[in-house]
Amino acid sequence: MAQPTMDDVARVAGVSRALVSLVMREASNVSDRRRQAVLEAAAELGYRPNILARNLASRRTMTLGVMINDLHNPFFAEAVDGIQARADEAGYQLLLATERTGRSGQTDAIETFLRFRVDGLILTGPRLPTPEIRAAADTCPIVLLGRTLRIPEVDTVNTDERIGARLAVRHLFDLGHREIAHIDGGRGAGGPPRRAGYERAMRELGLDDAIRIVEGNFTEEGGVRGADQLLTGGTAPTAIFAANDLTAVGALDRAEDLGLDVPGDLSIMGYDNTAMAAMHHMSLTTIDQPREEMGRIAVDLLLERLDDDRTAAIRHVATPSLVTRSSTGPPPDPRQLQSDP
Amino acid sequence: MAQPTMDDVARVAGVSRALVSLVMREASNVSDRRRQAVLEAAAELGYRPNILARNLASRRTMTLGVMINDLHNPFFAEAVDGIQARADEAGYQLLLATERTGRSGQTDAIETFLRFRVDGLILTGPRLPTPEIRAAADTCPIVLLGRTLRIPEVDTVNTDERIGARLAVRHLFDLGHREIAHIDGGRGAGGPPRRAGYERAMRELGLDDAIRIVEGNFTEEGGVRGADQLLTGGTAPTAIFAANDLTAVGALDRAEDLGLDVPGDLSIMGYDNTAMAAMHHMSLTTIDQPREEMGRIAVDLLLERLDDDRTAAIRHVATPSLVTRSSTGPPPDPRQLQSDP
DNA sequence: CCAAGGCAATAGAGCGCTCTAATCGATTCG
DNA sequence: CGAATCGATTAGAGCGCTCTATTGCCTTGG
Repeated sequence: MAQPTMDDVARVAGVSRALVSLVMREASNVSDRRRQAVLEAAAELGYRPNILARNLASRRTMTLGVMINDLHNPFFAEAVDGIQARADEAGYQLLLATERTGRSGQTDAIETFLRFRVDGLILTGPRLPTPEIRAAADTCPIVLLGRTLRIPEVDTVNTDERIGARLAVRHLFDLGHREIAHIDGGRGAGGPPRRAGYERAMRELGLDDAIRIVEGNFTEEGGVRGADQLLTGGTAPTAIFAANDLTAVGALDRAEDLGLDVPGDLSIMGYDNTAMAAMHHMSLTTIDQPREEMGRIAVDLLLERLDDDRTAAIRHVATPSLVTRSSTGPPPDPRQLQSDP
Repeated sequence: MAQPTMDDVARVAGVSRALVSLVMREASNVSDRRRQAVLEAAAELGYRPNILARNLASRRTMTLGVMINDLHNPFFAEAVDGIQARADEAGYQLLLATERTGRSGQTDAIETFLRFRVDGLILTGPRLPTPEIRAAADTCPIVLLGRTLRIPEVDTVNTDERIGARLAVRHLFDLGHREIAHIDGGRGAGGPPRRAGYERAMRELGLDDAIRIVEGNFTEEGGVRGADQLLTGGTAPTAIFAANDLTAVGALDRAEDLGLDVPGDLSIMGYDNTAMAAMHHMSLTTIDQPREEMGRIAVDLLLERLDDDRTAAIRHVATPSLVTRSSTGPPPDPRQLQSDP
């Protein structure tokens, strides 16, 4: 199991270790003859460069750390797709970890990454406290994806959640809805701005009095509870704007259990345009975020700090868009609405 | 940005580098006085061990490579949860990658892992050719999860897919179904054994003549097509056993589009018990695999090879179980069935 | 014909850590 | 009281690579 080293290759090829190193790094000024000799020797021995040694010596790891908030949330999986693609192109490796990696509590994920001397860090929707992020930021460049943070040391990539929320409200308004309620995302990343966007959009439309928010938590169960609250007590809204797709699915469940037809009796909107929303069986109207693109941009921002040594923070804000499916439609006939008290 | 090294800490603490090393590795025979001095110096300087140097010197990385077949498939996410948990306990780090990591085509994921000198490798549901896996296996221990491979160098962790398939068929049989069709998984990992299990179970029940298989591919779309084939041409089955949950969802869609009530007119079963199946709105009867446990076991197998230097291959086969939800029920009244010619 | 220049190849000093063997006091014991 | 013992500490040789400076060698031009 003892693996061959560069010295072994050098010996077999009859050259110096330095020359082998040059060949491995694909340096330009090596004669074809020697290069061949080295490559053949390497192949013969089954030589495999030791990345650790290389990184130690070069003080560059060509590796980016990616912290995934939640492996189960398709939003992150798709953002990682973009990160992966761009990192590949740029010749960077990825180290993935979930927020709870590392020996339970002792060493958190960020610390682990820094010990590995990653060249840069992408944190997707991290729940981490600001001081911790700031502390890490003076060791290596950091990009936040899906969370805002106004400190100069880190770049951020987001969509404008308020615009997204407004798109949702407008869509429902245009269909004729006036009683539009919101099941929010609590304090989770994206929750507050989506809620704020909802409120603002309602006011813009003169629907101040119809503003109605119940608490959610970005889970299906939260959607079930929120919908229950909205639909069983007093006057029910004609449309529900949920903070994310999962919440919308929960609301959908509850609505159907209550015998309501969606979108006949009630329109429901999600947010994120996850694969789930696209499933024919769900067919959720929702707000799309260009996740892959956001992932790519996050890598680009890192590379700019790394290669072009930019130091000013950049806040990239992508534009969300409406995806219309079949969970929304015109509100029911007003007569039916009133006949319920 | 120049990070402090062990020598810096040693200087500040007034001890040798070797002693700092001992403290960092939590060695036992260091006096409390010195230990304190070292820890204080380290804290003061903001010292952070360089894992690369450590790994290089110790020839152990305490890192396991995990190749994830598909980041979007919840099955793998949950298996990784188990792997993560167990690795944490054992003090191992995880390096995750998807099968298509690495500079496009040049260096595949496995090679990358080996260059990083991971101590062990877990491949979840890999589509990789056998020779490649075998080649990697003589460099470091390998465990396959969710795929069988009968070569002595690698351990495997699976569920007995045939038993799982039989559970599904029996469940439907017990409900009264006789016309039970199968939408298979093609050549994807798990596809063939599930199909074989279906066939065998049908025979055991004397339903040889009712065996009916259409092709699928583990996707929703495959489910839609498969269901279409089964439900629109000639005599329709009363129950469909789909190769996985996604396929089942597709079948569900198609069935509902055709105006069939599930489970009133048609029962549908999935496989995997993904979070999707559990969603209230879907509520799919399905076969559960203990994914987290499988993940933990995979790590254990690796550790046995690493620490107890076991060399004989182990094939762990977990037991699948039936999860009954509301997509299955008794077949419709026979009279209705016949009235369709 | 010789100095200057250019290119290919190499020597050798690290990178920051681990780990074996050696050292050094302080005890213990015959 | 000197030898043996033992725990705490240290010296120093790597781990496998990169990278700067340097060495040769060959071409070129004056």
